[in-house]
Amino acid sequence: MNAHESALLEDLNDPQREAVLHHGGPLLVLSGAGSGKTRVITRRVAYLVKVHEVFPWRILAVTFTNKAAREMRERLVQLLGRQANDLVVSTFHSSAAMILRREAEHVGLTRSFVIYDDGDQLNVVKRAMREAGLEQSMQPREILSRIDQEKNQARLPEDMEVEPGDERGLLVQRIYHAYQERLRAANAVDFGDLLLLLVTLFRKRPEVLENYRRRFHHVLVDEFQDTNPVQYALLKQLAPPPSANLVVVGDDDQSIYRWRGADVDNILNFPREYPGAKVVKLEQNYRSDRNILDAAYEVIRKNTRRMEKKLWSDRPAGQTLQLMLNRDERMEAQEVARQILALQREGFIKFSSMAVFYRVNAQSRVLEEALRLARVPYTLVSGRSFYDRAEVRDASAYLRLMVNPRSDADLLRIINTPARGIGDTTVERVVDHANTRNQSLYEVLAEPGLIPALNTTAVKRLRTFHGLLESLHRYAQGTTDAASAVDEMLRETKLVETLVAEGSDESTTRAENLREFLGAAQEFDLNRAAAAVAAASGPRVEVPPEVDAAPLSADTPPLQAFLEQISLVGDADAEVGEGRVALMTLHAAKGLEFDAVFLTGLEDGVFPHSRALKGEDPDNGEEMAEERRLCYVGFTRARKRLFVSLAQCRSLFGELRYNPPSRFLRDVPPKLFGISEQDIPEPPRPAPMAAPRKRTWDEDDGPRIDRSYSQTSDMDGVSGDVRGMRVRHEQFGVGRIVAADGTGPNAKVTVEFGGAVGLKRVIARFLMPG
DNA sequence: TGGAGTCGCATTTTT
DNA sequence: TGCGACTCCA
Repeated sequence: MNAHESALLEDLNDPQREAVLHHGGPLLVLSGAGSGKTRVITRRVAYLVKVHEVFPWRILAVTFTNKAAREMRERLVQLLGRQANDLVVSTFHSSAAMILRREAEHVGLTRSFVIYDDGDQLNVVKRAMREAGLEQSMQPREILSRIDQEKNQARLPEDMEVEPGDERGLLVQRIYHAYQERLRAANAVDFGDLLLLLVTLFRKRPEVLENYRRRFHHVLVDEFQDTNPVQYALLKQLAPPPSANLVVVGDDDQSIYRWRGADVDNILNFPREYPGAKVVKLEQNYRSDRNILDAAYEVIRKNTRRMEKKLWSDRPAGQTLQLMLNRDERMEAQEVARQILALQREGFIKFSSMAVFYRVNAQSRVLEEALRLARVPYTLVSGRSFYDRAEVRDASAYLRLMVNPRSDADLLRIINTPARGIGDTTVERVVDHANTRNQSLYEVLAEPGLIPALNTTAVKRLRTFHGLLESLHRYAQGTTDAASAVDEMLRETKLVETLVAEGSDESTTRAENLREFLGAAQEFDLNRAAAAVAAASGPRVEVPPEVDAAPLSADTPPLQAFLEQISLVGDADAEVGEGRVALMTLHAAKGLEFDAVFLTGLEDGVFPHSRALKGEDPDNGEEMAEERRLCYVGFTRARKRLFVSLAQCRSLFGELRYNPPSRFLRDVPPKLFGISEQDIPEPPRPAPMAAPRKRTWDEDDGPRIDRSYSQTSDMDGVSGDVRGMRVRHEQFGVGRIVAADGTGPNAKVTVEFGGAVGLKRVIARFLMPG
């Protein structure tokens, strides 16, 4: 064993080492939460390069998020130094984009194609619908999501499986078709296309695929449980069964993106798709105290279709989980804030090592308010932000038009931004004209005089606008860096100028954002230059003549590359704020870890989400299984302390609801909460009137927290001021209390039920909280 | 052209 | 309840 080798195998446990040393052929690494999978992937890559002397450009490592790709790359740079430059480490989407750009002409695009985001997609759908005269038929949003799903399943319009009588399906198919045509005409693709077009190309042109197979001898995939069918198809093309060197790493228990097309079966069936694949389980957890792991296991083991594995740990049992019972969501939020302060004061846990999770974003508001009130510093971790702002998107639209003037969606976005007197009617006429002539808007605008029914002012304004685009386009072709293009664009379009002139606080901020946008371009150029230097100074290895080993991004011009970064990478560093508690959805929490975690809203209907509760057999449904996995993900983020909280009643979407405690709580043995069966804390009473009816309770194995809760909460009667409260009557439906006469269960209550029912006087005990 | 008013809708959102 | 999309008017 030489020095490299032993250094790379150092401090790995047996299965980790086995995965790193794996000789070749398919390998599935089932890596439980906190079991060191990134370490395994990076060490394996380094081992291939250093010990087996595999050329780095032969290795393709794909992840789902940019963050994961960045982290992986950083660790590989530490392990491999300069050699890491030749590796391809990127997300599915960016590697596909890079390959697609190289092969653009095969799929009816040019190299300057642009990538449409969600908003652009929706506009294209709307346009396609309007044109087909189908505006009223279905919600554009729904159509778009159906199109996305089809793309996730690797299906083009003609591949859609539509039942003969399925009107809506046929409609989707028709619009999907028109939508694709529009994208191609605009020299644009959407996220789904990046993968789908590539898979289709590889299918149709095996010789193109062959080039990439010859090059990439090793493919590694992180978070494999989240792959959707197109992604898997692509992997199978690049690293075909049965014997390719494909290493997939993932955890079926953490598959939480089914609704985005991810398919757990990909990981569950992997050994069947790649017969003879080696399977390594990483079950030693280095993150969480044992009580936390045990609780997580009790929740996840209820799922039937999973690969059995149980995390274990050398770590101490640690403290028990803490259950927080609250009257309502405000109290929940206050308690979370209080506990956070207590932990910080006494527990030596920093704010930055704490996090609050919730199932739906709507829960965050109350939490934020309470934290603000308690002066707890926090950051809300949410998706993209900077590049989503209207002004930044306007600027990006101009940039995209600079490289690709045919991009109609972008043109429509900025045709009157800043205001240049081109109104809706004019735009409509331009669009109609373009449609009849089957040309792009930009082409049509070259001769605005030909557009029917336009007055001379409109023609003049359109001409000026076209001139602006033309000169920007010309500029972009001559430029060698992103920043100068942005600078030129901002100057010519007067975007900043107009905002400054407006003079309001808001417009000033927006102008600032545009300057920041320029800053981002400058930074991009610097990074790119540095990367080029690093690449050039790296050791040039021999490359067999039949292999194209150039970096995938080699011939993406700078402005393109910058745009690609904006579309695919989004906000460069939306890192969790220093010294702040992190607030996020459970989905956003995947891949992170904290000393203390607060998991809120553990109520049936909130978490698990009410959608998963519907259906004939909710307990066995795939949706419920996914909620369960989400819970597992939430639990396993915690290193030392896990607080689990619920509220007896909660107003969500302006409606007061009494939800029973989450079924997931029942799965956790009481002792892990430090509850001794007899010693159940009495939850605070809900305010103001509904003293919940005590349920008679059959002994079962769950913690008896439910015992002090009502499941359906018939109201015991009237106490205090109940006016305005929402109630439900079996016969009359939902209404609001107008007045009450007396107290207790027999009090007479006047309720406004609305609609035909109107005012009714009913006895309190026939009402339920509504 | 944009600002106020209205309506309808409301998991999760890696790219 | 609170937001965003859309409409209508000055």
